[in-house]
Amino acid sequence: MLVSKTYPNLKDVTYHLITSTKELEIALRSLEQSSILGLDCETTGLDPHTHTLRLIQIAVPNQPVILIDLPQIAPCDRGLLQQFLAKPTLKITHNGKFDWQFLTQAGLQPSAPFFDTQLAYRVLTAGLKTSLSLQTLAQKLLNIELDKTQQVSDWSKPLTSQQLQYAALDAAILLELYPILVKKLERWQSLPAGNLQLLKIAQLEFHCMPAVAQMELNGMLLDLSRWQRLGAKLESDRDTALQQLSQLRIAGNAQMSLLPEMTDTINPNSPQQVLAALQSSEIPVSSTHQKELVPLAKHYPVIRALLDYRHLSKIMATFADSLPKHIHPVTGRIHPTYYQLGARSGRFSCRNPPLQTIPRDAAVRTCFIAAPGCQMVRADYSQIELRIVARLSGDARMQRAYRKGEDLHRLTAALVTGKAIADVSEEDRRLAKAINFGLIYGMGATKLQSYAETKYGVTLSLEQAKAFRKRFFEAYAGVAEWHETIKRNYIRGIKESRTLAGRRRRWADKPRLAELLNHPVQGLNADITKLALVKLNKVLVGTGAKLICTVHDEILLECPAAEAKHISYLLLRCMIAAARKFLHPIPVVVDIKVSASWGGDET
DNA sequence: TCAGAGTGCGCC
DNA sequence: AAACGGCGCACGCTGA
Repeated sequence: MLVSKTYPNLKDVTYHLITSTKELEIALRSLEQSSILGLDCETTGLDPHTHTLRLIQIAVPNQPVILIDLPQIAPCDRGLLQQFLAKPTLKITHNGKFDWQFLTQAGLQPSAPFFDTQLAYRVLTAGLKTSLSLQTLAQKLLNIELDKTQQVSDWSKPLTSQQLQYAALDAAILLELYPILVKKLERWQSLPAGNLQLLKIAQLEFHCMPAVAQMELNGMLLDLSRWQRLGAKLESDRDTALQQLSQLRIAGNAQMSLLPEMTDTINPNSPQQVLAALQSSEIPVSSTHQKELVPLAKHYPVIRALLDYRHLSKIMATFADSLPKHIHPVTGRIHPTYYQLGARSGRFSCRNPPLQTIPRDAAVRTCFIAAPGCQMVRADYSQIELRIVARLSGDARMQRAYRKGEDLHRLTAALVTGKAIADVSEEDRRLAKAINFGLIYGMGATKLQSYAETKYGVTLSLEQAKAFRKRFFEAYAGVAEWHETIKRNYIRGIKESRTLAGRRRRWADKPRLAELLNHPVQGLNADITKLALVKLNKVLVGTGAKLICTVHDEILLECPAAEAKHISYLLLRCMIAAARKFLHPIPVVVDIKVSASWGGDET
C-alpha cells in the first residue's frame, strides 16, 4: 500500500487498537513521555452536532499508533483521555478544526499548543491555488502516494484492518510532515529583509484555530418569524418592482416593435435579454452592469425599476429564501463554515451560509438575535484600512490627522475641494470616502467616477474625478510615495508581498499593481483581527460569552445580559491591544455596541 | 443533461 | 499607459 525508502517510519505503520478502559490506561501511559503527538479522528459523519467520534488516533515517535475505539470506552471512563488531551503536548493535526469540534462535543477538548499541517501549508502557499489535502501534502513534501479510499468508508460498523491501517497512517504521517513544514516556515525567517516571520504567522493561525472551531459550534440565532415577515415584505416589494418593470417596458414598446418577439418574453434575470431590450428602446448602454445603470436611473424610470428589482431579488434568493435552510435541526442556530485562510490576503472566508455578506440593512440584521436572556456584544475597528495605510506609508498629514483625532474623510473632503473643514457638506464627505477608499489601492479616474456614483451616490464628471485624484495624491504625498515604492517592486517583477506581521502572499504569475498595494493593508487587517481573536479566546475563559461571528474587522459575541458590560470591556481591550501592536503611533478606535440583535443600536 | 465559465451583486 | 482589493452565491447561458 505504501512504499517509501525515505520514510521508514511510514512503512508498515503498526498500530495498537484500544477497545477497553484497561488497555486505554496502559496505552496513555506509553504516550506520556512524548512532547509531540499526531492526532486524528474518524467520525460517523461530518457534522459535530449529529455525528460522533468513532476512532481517535494518536501517534508518537517510535511507537505503534494508538487507535482508540471510542464507543468501547464508557463515558465515565474517559477522564484519563480527557486529561491526556488537555495537557500542553504539541498536537499535530491536519484540519484540526474538525477534530477539535468532535473531541469537544465528546467532552475531550484538546488543549493548545497545536501545529496544523493544513494551515501551515496554506501559510506557506498563500496566494497559490494549491490543494490542501493530506494526500497533496504527502505527495509534495514526502513524495508518498496516500490512499484515501478508506476516508469515506463506513465508520459506524466493525472496523476492517484496511480502515485501521488507514487511520493509523493518517496520524503517523503527521509526525513526518511536521519537521518539514517547520523547516520551511523557518527558512523564510532567515532572509535578509528582516521581520519575516512566517512561523509566527503560522502560530497565529494555530492559536486562532480553536476560536474558529468554537465559533462554528456556537453559530448564530435567527429570529425565524421575524425573518419570514421580512421575506414576505421583500417578496411583495420585488413583485411590485417587477410589475413596474413590465409596465414600463410595454410603455416603451413603440421602439420595440422591431423586435416583437422580445416584448413579453424577456427574463429580467437575463443580462443578455435585458441588454437587448434596453438597447432596442434606444437607451444607451453597453452592458447592464450596476455601475452603468445607476447614472441612468435618474432619467429612465425603467432603469430605476430594474435596479430595484435586481436588488430585491438578489436579497430574496441569496438570503431570505436560503437562510432558514441553514438552521440546524439540533441546535436551532445557523452554523456557517469559516475558512481562516480562505482568502489569499489572509482574511477569513465564510460559507453555507455566507454570514459575512449579510445585507447591512437594519431590517435584515435585526433578525440575527441574541438568545433569550443574552445580549449581543459587537465591535468593529474604525477605518482600520485607512489607519493601516497611514501607518505603512508614514504619510505625515494622515498621521497627524489621526493622532489629533480628526475625521479623515472630512479632511480629505476639505483638501480635494479646497473648502474649509467647517464648510464640508455631507455630500463632500461621501465623496471623500469614495476617494479615500478607492484611491489607496490605485483606482483610476474612470473607476472612481462610477464608484462614487454607485456606492456613495455622488455624481462626478470624469474631469472632476481626475482632478480629485490628482489633488488626493498631492495632499497625501506620503501615500503617493508609498505607491511609488510598491510600483518599483511591481516593475521589478516581484512575486510576493508581506504584511507588517510577516504574512506572505505569493503569485504564480505577475501580480497586478493593485494586488500589491492591497495585500499589505488587507492582510494586516486580517493579522490584527486574528490576533484579537486569540487574545479574546484567552480572556473569555470562565465567562458566559461566546464568539459567534467575525467579519474582517468586526467581532460578534453573545453573552448573558448581566455580563454584557464586562464582556464589552474585554472585547474592546483585546481588539485595541491587537491593533496597537502594529499601528503604533496611529491611534486605534474601536466602535462597540451592546444590543439585542446584530442590527440594534443601543450603546 | 450537466459541469463550468461568465455576469452580477451582497459584504468588508 | 493604466490599473482598487478580498470573498460566496444565484442565475442564465454555453458546449460537450
